[in-house]
Amino acid sequence: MFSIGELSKRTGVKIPTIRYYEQMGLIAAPERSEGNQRRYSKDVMQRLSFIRHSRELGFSIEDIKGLLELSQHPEKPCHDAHNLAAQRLEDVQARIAKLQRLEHELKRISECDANTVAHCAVIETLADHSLCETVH
Amino acid sequence: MFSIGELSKRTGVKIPTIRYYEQMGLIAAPERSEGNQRRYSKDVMQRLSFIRHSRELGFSIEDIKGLLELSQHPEKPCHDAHNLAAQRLEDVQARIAKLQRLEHELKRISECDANTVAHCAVIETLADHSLCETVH
DNA sequence: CTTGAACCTATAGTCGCTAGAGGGATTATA
DNA sequence: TATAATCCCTCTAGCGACTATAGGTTCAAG
Repeated sequence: MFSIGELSKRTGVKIPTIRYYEQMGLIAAPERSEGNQRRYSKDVMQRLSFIRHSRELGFSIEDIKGLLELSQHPEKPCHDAHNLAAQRLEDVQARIAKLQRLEHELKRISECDANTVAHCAVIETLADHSLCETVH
Repeated sequence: MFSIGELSKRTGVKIPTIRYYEQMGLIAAPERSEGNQRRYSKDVMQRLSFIRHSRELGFSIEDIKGLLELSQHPEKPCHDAHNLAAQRLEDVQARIAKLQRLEHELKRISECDANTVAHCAVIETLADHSLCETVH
């Protein structure tokens, strides 16, 4: 049995975030001490790690609810989990592609060596989209 | 002189977003028709394009305020613009690196070919961070 | 028993919009 | 000129995933 502070330290999830997850129904409301403070048992740590990891991978709170639900029923087929993962993968790949275009453009414009704004590529490029080398 | 709807169509910035930018001080409050509707002249289009483009590159509203301010003063040195761009570049590169690690992991776990949750790599990997091949 | 750290709830703020309600203005057609 | 369709107005609230603050209570160490 440990306090929310300890749980936070052990999982790396901030205290208000833990309470938020409880509110969102991702973790069950734990027992309380006589003075109404939350007291957790170890099993919540696994669940919190699952949640944290999923968030890092970009799954939404709603996605995670579904994944947690699934993980509670090992006999169920796991298409849903796969679909979610595959969808996230697509998202991630699209974001990478977009960011790489931005990287390219930012690199180009930050190489400008003008001294005043009048001839600065940063400003010029932002002002005139037609100067972009890529489409976005 | 054109209406907010026309401005929206021409710049691709949605109507409420235009009003929001006005509220945030990115664009000046325009003239009004007799019936209190906004009437824009062409010059705001450039400014809106600048804003839109900057947003696409990931600059914050506050950043853009600074950049617009700069662009209004061509005689000023442009270090600030460069710094902002360089910082954005770093951000973007960090995000790319992180996303690529996620991509790797998602690819791996979505290749799972189990039929039930009991042996599903998606669920397992999310549950047990130690299975990750990458650190995050 | 005291003190200071940790905890509680509830509410508001963050960012960059977006949606909705409840109305008024403009424009095209009859 | 009347009317209908479309556009526009302001104001307020909502989104997601937290984060911060205020004002109070409880816990654990000395």
